[in-house]
Amino acid sequence: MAQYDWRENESKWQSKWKEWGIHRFDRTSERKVYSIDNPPRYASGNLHLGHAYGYTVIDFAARYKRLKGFNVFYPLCFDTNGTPVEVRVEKVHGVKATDVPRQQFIKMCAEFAEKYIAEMTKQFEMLGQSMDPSIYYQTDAHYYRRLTQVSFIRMFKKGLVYKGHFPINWCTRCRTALADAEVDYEHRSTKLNYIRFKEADTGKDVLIATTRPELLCTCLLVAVNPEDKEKEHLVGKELVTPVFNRRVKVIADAKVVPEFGTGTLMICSIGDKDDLERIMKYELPLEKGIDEDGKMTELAGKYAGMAVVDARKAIIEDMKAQGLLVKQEPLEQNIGTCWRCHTPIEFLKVPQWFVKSVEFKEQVFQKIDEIVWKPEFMKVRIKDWVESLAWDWVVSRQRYFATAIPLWECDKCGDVLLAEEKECYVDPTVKAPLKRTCSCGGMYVGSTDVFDTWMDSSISPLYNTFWERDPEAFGRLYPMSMRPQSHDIIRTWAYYTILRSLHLTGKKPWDEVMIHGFIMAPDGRPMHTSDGNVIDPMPLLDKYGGDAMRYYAATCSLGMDHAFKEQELVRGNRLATKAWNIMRMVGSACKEKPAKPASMHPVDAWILSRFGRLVHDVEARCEAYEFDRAMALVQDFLWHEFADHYIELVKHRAYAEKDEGARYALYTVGLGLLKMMSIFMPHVAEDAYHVNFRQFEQPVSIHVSPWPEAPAADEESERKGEAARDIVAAVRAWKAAKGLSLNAPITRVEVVGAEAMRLIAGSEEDMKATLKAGQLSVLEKVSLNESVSRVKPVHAKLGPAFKRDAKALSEKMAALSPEQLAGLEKGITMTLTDGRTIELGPEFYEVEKSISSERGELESVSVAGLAVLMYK
RNA sequence: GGGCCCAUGGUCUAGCGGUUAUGACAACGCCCUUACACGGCGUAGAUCACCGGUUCAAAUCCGGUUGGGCCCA
Repeated sequence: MAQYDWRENESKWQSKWKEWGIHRFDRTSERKVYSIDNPPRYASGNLHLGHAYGYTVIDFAARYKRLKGFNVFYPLCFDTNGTPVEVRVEKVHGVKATDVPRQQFIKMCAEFAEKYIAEMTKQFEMLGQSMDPSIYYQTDAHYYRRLTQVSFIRMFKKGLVYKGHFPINWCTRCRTALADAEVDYEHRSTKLNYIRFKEADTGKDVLIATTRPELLCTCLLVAVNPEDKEKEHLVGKELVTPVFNRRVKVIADAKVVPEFGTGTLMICSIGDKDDLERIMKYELPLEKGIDEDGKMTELAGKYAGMAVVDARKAIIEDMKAQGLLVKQEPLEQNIGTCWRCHTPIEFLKVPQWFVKSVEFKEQVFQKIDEIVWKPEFMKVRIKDWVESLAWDWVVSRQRYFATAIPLWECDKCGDVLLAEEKECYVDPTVKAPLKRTCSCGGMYVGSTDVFDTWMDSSISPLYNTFWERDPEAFGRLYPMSMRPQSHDIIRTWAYYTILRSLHLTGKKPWDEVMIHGFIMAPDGRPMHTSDGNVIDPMPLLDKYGGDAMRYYAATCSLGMDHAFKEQELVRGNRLATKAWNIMRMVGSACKEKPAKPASMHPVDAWILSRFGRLVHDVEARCEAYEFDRAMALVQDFLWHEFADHYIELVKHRAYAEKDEGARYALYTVGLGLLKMMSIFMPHVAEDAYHVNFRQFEQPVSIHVSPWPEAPAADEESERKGEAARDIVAAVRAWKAAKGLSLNAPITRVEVVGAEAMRLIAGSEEDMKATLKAGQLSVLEKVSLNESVSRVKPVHAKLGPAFKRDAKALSEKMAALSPEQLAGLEKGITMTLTDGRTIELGPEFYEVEKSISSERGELESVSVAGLAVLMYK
């Protein structure tokens, strides 16, 4: 018995596709282009479930558009720049970035990334990805980094770049900036020190509790909770700090916890992120009390030059001696530390490069409005984010494996010497500047800063459309059709790309954005390595295959987060097998391509008409990127309407010489369904295509075939087909309930009803053969006992007509006596509790009838307004 | 603390103003209909998170509460 074997087939078709190059973008073609600004996959390691899902949804769009005849641009691409690779390299090689020469470390990072790219490309293939390697890029290549630098130079010359000061996470031991992701949080025991401040006007003591008395030298404010009755008199007053005698204001701030310490908080520049928030809010100066080596600055007076910890000890001793320290309490706290050396993180202000963004909010809003967001509510998110922007984009980092900032600075006056565009890509730490000396006599020194990796990734649509390389292609391809991404990076990737495009081209980067959610652990919680609930997709791919994994992705609605469900992979496997078998039946019936016959049986016309509607519905869902709905429609139609009902009805004549109608419908609907399925399950679709259809079809692969044509709707045939379908299904269910096998013969079936003749005409043979009925009679009336068994109110009619009384009427209807039910055909008079009588026409209810007999061998069911009588 | 999203049988999910509230997986029962037992038919299982409002009518609209998610502070 033939069975679909995904294990054998998936790898076979993957290599065929590669060999045929069927996913290639054609740069010279006249066909309309659909371009995808694919997220370059980060090259730090293995695929996780979120990637498998995200890229699969993007692939649905690519495959759908290919079937629709577009010249699809869907690049294979990788992002390599940035801290995660550096971190992995340090771990793998057991070194620190600062231990090895700069260029050597960069080389180690590049080699590391390269090693993973081959592996990750293989993983994409296993998922049935149709990314195009002929338009490949990776973000650390000189051809890519060159554009990042050119774009920076352009912005710089437009006055969109400036140098300013910004606080960053800093490890004083490693002497490096740290990304938030590199900050670990650890429990530490420390002391909470109660220190005497004085009111400036009265000289009265005010106690303040702090764990960091060394920061008194940069104390800027004191805060109390606005609800704190005991301390509200302080708000607005000035205090004098101990030791340094600075005058600082007292403010009210809801974030101060009255019960903690003394309920009075000192705000320094800069102890932590909360301090930073208030410094921005009250526009206070950013004083630097600690330097890059973790030593106190001259602001600390006699403590200048001391390490932070030593300064803390010294100032505590001094305050003790002077009676300024009232008491100390032990305190457990969570502090940020360097992930490598566990030195507590300092928040330092360091000169940084900025790209102007705050002043462009309005123009960014305009671009956001020009773009179609799917789902639409994501537009609200990005707008809220842009609205909330408080400062410009810091684009410099004190790192290694990233795009170098293409400039040199004078070591005396700080004058900036920008690289020439023709020099790029240039690493100014290696290459000498075109001009050695500044007019002030100082020397130009290459910048050791590198770009934030978003500087690279936010020009992806410019890279993809040949910006600054091919003006003709750029004019034709930009803006791109669609940007797919996940919702966590709306504030970064989506926003920065829109900003950069505005700065560099004045246009929107894409027509549409498709935003997908996250895959959660099966319990609905996020997957975290530290929680031990991360699911590796590779064993799942190995167990169920790529199509099953893709099927899972097709069950997830766009924009939402989804708890992972292995059961959907089980279902995916079953669907693949089911589809393959259905197509095998079609293939075995169609030994040549059937022509459209002049006339068809009603059920043939029915399935074609229904298929036509399906094509339109699936199209509408795919256009809206609602691939979950599209997949559900295809699956439902294929499995039930087509297989369970239509194929069962025509099996008996599908192989017959003379019957062309069934074969035409089987072939047309079968191939059409397979094409729609190929978006979601490309391997099994390709295999079934080659086994059953390829010999009659031109396209070398189902993935380069045209989208199915939708047959015109035919309502009369649909009614007839549905009647046949429902009657057959009812009799088969009846047989099953009787414990009879489904091909057990039945002597006679009678279909009774006013419309029976019309609805059944032409389907008699299909029904008789499918039911294994000896005789099939169609009657208008039957002489047996017929009675109304049930009456169902039509709420949609009753409500608007009778408003307040509608509920009472439908309740009365449920309580009608058998005698009253008997007269229902023509309408009924109802009496309400308040004595009013209401005439109800037959349009206000639906009647279900049953037929009973004194003879045991007859049973009946009611289907679609018809009664079906069965004689064993 | 702020913005956005979510809350439906054991689990996951469809529906988003009048439905006997979809379907899947799991469970149970019956049936090997020569495309498929990775199948078919059926049974059981849901006061649609909670509180209030709008409406003749609310799972569906509005407000609030609780719990969860993403991002930000």
